[in-house]
Amino acid sequence: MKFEAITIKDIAKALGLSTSTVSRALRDSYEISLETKKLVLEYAEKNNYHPNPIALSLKERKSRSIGVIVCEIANSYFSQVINGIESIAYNNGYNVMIAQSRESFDREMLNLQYLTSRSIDGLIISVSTETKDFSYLKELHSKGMPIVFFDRIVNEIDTHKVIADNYKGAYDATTHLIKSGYRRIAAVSNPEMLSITIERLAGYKAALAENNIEVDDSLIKYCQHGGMIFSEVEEVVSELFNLEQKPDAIFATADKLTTNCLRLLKARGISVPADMGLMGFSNTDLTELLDPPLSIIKQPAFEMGEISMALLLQLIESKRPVTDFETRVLPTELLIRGSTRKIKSKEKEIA
Amino acid sequence: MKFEAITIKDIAKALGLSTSTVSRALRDSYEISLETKKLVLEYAEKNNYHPNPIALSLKERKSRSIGVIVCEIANSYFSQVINGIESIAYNNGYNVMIAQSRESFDREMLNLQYLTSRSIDGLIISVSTETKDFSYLKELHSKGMPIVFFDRIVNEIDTHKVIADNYKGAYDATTHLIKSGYRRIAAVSNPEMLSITIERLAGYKAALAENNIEVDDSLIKYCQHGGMIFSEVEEVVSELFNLEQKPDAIFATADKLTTNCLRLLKARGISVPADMGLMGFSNTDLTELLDPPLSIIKQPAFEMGEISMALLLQLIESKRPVTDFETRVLPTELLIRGSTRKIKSKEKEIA
DNA sequence: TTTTTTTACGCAATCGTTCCCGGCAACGAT
DNA sequence: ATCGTTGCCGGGAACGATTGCGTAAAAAAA
Repeated sequence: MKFEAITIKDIAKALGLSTSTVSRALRDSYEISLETKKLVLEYAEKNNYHPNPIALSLKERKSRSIGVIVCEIANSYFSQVINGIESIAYNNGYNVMIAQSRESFDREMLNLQYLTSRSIDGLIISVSTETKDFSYLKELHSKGMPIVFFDRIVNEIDTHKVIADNYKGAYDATTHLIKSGYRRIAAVSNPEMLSITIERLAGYKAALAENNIEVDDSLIKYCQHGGMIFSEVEEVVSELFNLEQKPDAIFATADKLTTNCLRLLKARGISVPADMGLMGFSNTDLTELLDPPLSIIKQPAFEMGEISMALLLQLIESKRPVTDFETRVLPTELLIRGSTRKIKSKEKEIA
Repeated sequence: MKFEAITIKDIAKALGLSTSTVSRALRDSYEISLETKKLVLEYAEKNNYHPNPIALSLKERKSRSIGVIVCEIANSYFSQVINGIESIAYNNGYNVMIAQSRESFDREMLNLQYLTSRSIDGLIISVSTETKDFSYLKELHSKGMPIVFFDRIVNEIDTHKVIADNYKGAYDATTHLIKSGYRRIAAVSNPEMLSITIERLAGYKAALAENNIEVDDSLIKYCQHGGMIFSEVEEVVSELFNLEQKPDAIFATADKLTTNCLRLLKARGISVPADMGLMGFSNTDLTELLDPPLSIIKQPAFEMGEISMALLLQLIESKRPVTDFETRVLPTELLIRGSTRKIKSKEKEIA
């Protein structure tokens, strides 16, 4: 089975012209008479002619498609980012090829090789939690592949980057927890060396320090797969509960981490926010409907996607190699809801 | 900026061979001596040669990429389906190009034209809520484009289709509501002529009929954008509340519809399930954490994606035109949780 | 040795499009 | 009459890879 489309040759044959003339007529070249142009244009229109993008790609040595690699699309944050990317891409005639690493370095590499062998013109990527070896990305970058990092960025590669203000987001969240009366605040986070982990934990620690609360390393837990695997969250939560001095609140640094912590606390019969405060980074629009409604730090995901794509277009369409790179830092939003209302629960106790 | 890859010509030049010899050596042709093969293979390996897929596409007249059109990817059901599609596609060397219609007929048409002009080898689509004119799809299909419909299918086009057992899913849900003690069960659904609406409402009506409950058309509401626009759900819910005889339960036929109904009920201070039962189709894994935990009908989304892609591959790779089409109907899953426990709330009242 | 067969490779067309050249009218200027 | 211009168009190479066909040299058969 195949789907045959009309070509420039068909038009040429039908009209008794050469392919060059037809091509020029379609591109409205000054070398072609108005008469011929009209003839060709009308015939093309009538027969629904569209230039074959594959032939164009071969000729122009570019595919007008870009690759996007994220850990998974079934994640509100990433699907919102992708929406942002696509909105700009489509407006500029670019196609977006999406691939998922599922937090696996191997799958990320496979996707990377697949996409580059598919001749993408550029790449937007948020690396997987497993990725520690950036040599392939570096090689790609040094060979001239335009790359934009977002979310989980690679500091040692010099190119455009787009991130949320992770430091401030975490700082605000932790400060809010402290102001709400929590003192032993655990951090459930992504793997240690991930850029977002480093930035968010720095904000967390700064807020603690500012309030004269000592940082307790036993309260900081890392999930190797960013919460994608339920059991890893289960493990760190039970570690926290086995501590001699249990935490009175949890700050989770990623979407899946936040919701899975809630799932585990409920399973354990822990009352949130009375027995344990909970808040974290999240971009799902369901958090306010949860029991209890979750306090969250929200990232401007759609906008991050838009900016990433715009920056990538800059790289792709620049004539000369770009050397002046920027890192865009976008503000996060703090949404305070029921899961951190310790004060209120105290009032209840008093009443 | 550009990313230059090594070609067969480069290898030929470097080794003093012709391109045909190199090509044949790489494909392990019997016409090439072991010596030459080894030479070429080693050089190709060392220089990380990959055949240019664009050149291959041009030659073979196929792109080894397929198009997928859904209303939005930021929807658990569709992102799960896409995961299923991708898993099969990648295993077979196919690339997946994803486009979103956002429930707009115009955007769907644009995407369709874009994808087909990009020479996709096949198409998997769940039509938008707005789509009533299938002429373009029909034309595409008659021209030989392999198409598989899933979820929202088009009955008048004869090709492979993959759906959940919408009738039974809705029937089970409605029956469960009735057994839980609800009598005036409203249906908040997608636009009237959509395949899933027709099937699900049929199941709903059958369950009512079986329990000697008259179907009240004023209790059946349609949301033109499938709940993507919050205000449309707001409108139909307030219509339901303005009824002389208000419903005592809502059955929602889609993910966004279900969660937005809950959002609206909470905003109105309605207690679920005591004052109003609520359940619906949903594939998010957060429903059990909601307040109250939602009873849902879940579709085997990932599997639906896998099957859709497998069927599409059948169409694409078949030598002769396929005339024997099948419609796969997959079972749904009924998950009973707190949002439909009217009985329990009665007990409470008694207590 | 001559003829036939086999081995191992090159030439060139092809996919659809663009674009550099070159050419041929017609026309005005010299 | 000749030259230069302009307008209009066709030929053919190129992008990267595959493949049918042709063919030189080497090996085998006569």
